[in-house]
Amino acid sequence: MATELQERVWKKLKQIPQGKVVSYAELARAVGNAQAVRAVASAVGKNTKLITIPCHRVVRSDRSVGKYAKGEKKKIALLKKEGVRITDGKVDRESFVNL
DNA sequence: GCTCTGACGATTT
DNA sequence: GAAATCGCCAGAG
Repeated sequence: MATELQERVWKKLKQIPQGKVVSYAELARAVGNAQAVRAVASAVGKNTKLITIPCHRVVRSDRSVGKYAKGEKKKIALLKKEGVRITDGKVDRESFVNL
């Protein structure tokens, strides 16, 4: 089972459309814990259901892709494959979605 | 119940 | 502009 944070975070992750990404800060705000960005990030990291939950669509607020269980490079490749425009490791602003 | 840690953020050096 | 520092909340030991 999962903690309350994880359930909330994962639920938001599922709302992210393909080809779009969201920053941890935005995600934290979406779950109602704008200041708990660390806790939210941890919750995302606890995610093991990489198939059920598109945790790779979460990036950092400075537009860097951030980390990934399979590796950052894999994350970038996956995002680009979904239609997210990434330039030099930075996600394009147009690829960000507002929750 | 206290302490440490973390897929981060903003600020300062 | 990049690297280091402090601060934030939640979960685990």
